[in-house]
Amino acid sequence: MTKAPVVDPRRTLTLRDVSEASGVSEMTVSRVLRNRGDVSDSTREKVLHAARSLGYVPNKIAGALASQRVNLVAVIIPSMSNMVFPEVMMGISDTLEDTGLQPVVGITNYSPEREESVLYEMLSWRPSGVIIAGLEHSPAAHAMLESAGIPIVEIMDIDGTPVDSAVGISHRRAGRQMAEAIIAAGYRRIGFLGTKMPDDHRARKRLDGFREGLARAGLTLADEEYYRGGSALLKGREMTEAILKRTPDLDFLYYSNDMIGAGGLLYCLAQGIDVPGTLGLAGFNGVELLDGLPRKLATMDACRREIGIHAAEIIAGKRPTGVIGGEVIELFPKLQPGDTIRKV
Amino acid sequence: MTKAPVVDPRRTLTLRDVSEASGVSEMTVSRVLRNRGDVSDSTREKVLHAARSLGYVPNKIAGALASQRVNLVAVIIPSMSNMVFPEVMMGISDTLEDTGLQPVVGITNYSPEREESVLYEMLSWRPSGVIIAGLEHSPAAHAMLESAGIPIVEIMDIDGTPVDSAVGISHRRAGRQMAEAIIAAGYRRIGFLGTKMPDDHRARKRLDGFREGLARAGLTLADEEYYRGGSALLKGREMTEAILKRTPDLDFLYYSNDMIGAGGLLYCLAQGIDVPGTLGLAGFNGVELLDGLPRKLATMDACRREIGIHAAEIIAGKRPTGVIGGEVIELFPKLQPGDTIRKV
DNA sequence: CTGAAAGCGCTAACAC
DNA sequence: GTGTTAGCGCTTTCAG
Repeated sequence: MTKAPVVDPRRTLTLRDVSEASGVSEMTVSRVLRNRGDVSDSTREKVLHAARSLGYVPNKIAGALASQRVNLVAVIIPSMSNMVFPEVMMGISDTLEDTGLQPVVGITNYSPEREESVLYEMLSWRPSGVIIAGLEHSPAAHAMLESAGIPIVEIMDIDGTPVDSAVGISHRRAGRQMAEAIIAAGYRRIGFLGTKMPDDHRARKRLDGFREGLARAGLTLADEEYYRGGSALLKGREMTEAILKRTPDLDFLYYSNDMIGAGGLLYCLAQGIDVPGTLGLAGFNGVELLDGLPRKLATMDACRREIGIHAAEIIAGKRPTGVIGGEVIELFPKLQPGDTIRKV
Repeated sequence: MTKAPVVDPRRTLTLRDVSEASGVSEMTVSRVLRNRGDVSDSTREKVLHAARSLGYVPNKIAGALASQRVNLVAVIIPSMSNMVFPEVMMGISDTLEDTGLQPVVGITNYSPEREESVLYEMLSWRPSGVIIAGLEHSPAAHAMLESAGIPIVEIMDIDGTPVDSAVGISHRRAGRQMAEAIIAAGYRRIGFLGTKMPDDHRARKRLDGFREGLARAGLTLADEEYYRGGSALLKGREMTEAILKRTPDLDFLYYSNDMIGAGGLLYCLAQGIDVPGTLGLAGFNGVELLDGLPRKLATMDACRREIGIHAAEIIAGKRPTGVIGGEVIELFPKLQPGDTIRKV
């Protein structure tokens, strides 16, 4: 017959349990477990042995309350499903890895209301910093960010005024550059295919910039096609078919993201359309997926990983700037012409 | 000249600040903010007004410590990059949405050591439950799960013994079923293409089951090809080329996931190979991406969303079972023959 | 309906 | 090196 454990197995263990089991004061146990201060090797051994054999897991809630320190970084992004944010996340977690900080992710689904509530929820855990996508927030969200008293990094976009720091690219300029490249390659009848998402400000800014680039050459969009939801690759096929049926004389299709662009490319190839001769194509993002396509779609790299890295560095205080806030890091996406824009 | 704010703007607000600003006791403020107990409308108004105008955000750390209640659910998964887990996540968050519970995600990169440390880290925040991918864990992780004293749901796989509850499919059987379907369609020279990941136990079990299915018909794998890292779509192309060069008489390729399968399909189509006549193809997962391909890859739906939903229901206590633990929910993936297996 | 007192489990700050 | 004391900001419990 085995003896019943000394502590109720349902109750989670506390420092006191470890303290009693090891005959060392709670304070010293705490020191050992956090590798703080000087503790003799013999005491350390006793404590570690007791903690391990009991299966003690420290209570960070209590620790955080007492120390006013939380090793969490709130990361608030619109979506996880489109390949772009997972890469930002990689950059963030790799950078945070050896700082003791931990990213905690919240998803907004491009909804300002969700963003507001996710932000509120995360701030209530008093994180060490916030990394949040975009510069556009509801007034309440903006107020929360301003008064949070912790480093805030708004990522992806720098066309606007950040609350604190910002890391990203100019989507407006990216759109303009793509327009210029397309025009330089001799295309004139240009169509746009994108998402119908009023709250995707970055896609909107790219389109604005694109239109601006066209306008400078005296051009306007010859046709437009929008979608929402569903498999992006499939939507790309369908939209491409639709826009080409409606406006057969288009000589270029600019897609708001690579996934629908890839769908369009597959459609065009299947139709035997001469790409990039008769019809040029371009997307946006530089997603890895494109590498596996039969032909390389023209695109612009959105510097996703770099954005994550820089944002995390700001939060971790790794960047040289002594002062809190105010840092804006602009990254410059490279145009990757691929095989779907005519060489000039 | 504006008057300085009463409280130090750097310090975060506390209940006391709201209490003083509204002339209501901390306790009643707390009641109002949590919608607990009866509070008169007039008091409620005063409190809400004060809280809002100050921009008070409650401190959940203190709240959790005092109430011994945390509205967090730890979700521990191997990866976010392959489309399968994001869908599980959707199922989880949709289900948790109206329960007041919040998922917090940890990524292990298929590393048992990472899993152990992520689990430790998450348990130290005393979540209300744990949803964790797979049934295989290090001894230490297993011990932590067993003694956590909260509901644990192991997801994706049911070929094994769960610590507490489990929701998933039998990957072994899924592999066997695919083998049977392939054999029934008349294919005999079968190759396998997959990832070289010793810690992807589900992929291994599928392959085991697949081999078993072949063995029952007196067959063995005619060739195998493995990869790790990189763009799955591209790897699919490359591996397919490699295996067909090496063993040209293969009449079927079984891929361990849809993404490399899609790459293989694109390769075969580009080569003008007769699919499914000369060569049949199949993947695994049922990813949405496949809808956009020129031809539909045969696959099996892994019930990702359903798994997330059921797991979350168990944690939220929404399932009928009164007793804690012990529930195992098996889901049954449907074989989707698509256009890449000969009709019999 | 409202308030006062007593902790939740840990750590900062200080003694020894 | 190690122990003691006093909270962290909230909620539980119990009085009014």
